[in-house]
Amino acid sequence: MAESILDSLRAGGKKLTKPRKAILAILEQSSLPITVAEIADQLKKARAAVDLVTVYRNVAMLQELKLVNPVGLHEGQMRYEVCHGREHHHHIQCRGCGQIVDLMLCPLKKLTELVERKTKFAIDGHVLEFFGWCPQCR
Amino acid sequence: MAESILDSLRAGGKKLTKPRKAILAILEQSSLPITVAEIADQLKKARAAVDLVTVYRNVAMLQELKLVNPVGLHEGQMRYEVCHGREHHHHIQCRGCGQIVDLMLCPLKKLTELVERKTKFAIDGHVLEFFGWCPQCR
DNA sequence: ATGATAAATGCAACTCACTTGCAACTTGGA
DNA sequence: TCCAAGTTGCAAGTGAGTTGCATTTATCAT
Repeated sequence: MAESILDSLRAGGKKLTKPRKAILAILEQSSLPITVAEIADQLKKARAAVDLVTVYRNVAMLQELKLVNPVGLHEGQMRYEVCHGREHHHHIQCRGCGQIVDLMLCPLKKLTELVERKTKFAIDGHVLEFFGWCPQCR
Repeated sequence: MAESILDSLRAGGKKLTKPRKAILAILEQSSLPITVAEIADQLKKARAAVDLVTVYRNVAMLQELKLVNPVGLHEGQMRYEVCHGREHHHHIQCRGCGQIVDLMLCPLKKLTELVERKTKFAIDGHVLEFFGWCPQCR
């Protein structure tokens, strides 16, 4: 069975503090990318007093370990989602209500190879997001 | 012949002020997306004293008129490029030196239709950027 | 041309996401 | 149980982008 996130943290020499576990729990419960402020809100509701700074630092650390993925929808703040153990995918966001929907697909493998041949870059990442109007808002 | 940017501005009831024309000239000279700070730098070099705020406001206005396109590469600031009269395309950025290269292609037409069928969204935009290492940095 | 008017500019002050410095506190291993 | 390394919270800072307002400028009708 695959290594859990907690195992990955231990392997990275990270400590499993109470705030850190609470932050991780919220990220793992969320099926859609969430913001640092949303994480902090949920922590407050769960009676776990964790400073905003601590959320920022943990999210940055989880990103470095490639356990969470940043998702930038140009809303003025970043979102984050667990990628460890989940399928690589993309999103669509409604310009009206802001709702985000997962697209369980990534059509970019062949295109990435094409771009690598054309540009001689070694590609190791990409961003693909769609925007539009959901059935309720259009 | 196609309507020029200046014509579009006039049609939108916008005035052609000296600062505005200077900002537009810089955007049109740039073949790659540039930041507001870079525009202001170039204005200063060209001896055109234009306030940063004015650049921000003009870029926002040009965006509303769909004459320039925002390009967010998650560098902590936005970039902008003229889209009026230019082919829709995407970019690749080097994680080492930050250099940006235009990719003169967009492979998303069919995919957009597929996503519309799947999600029932009316899609009117997308973001696609590649990241990796250029030949010099890798 | 000229004067009215609506839009645009510049300045200063502000907002807000995110970062940094530092002292105090946990965690996990010896 | 003790200690070192890692982590946290608080306060203060950074920097992109925005807003309010008085002044200036382009445009249009006369």
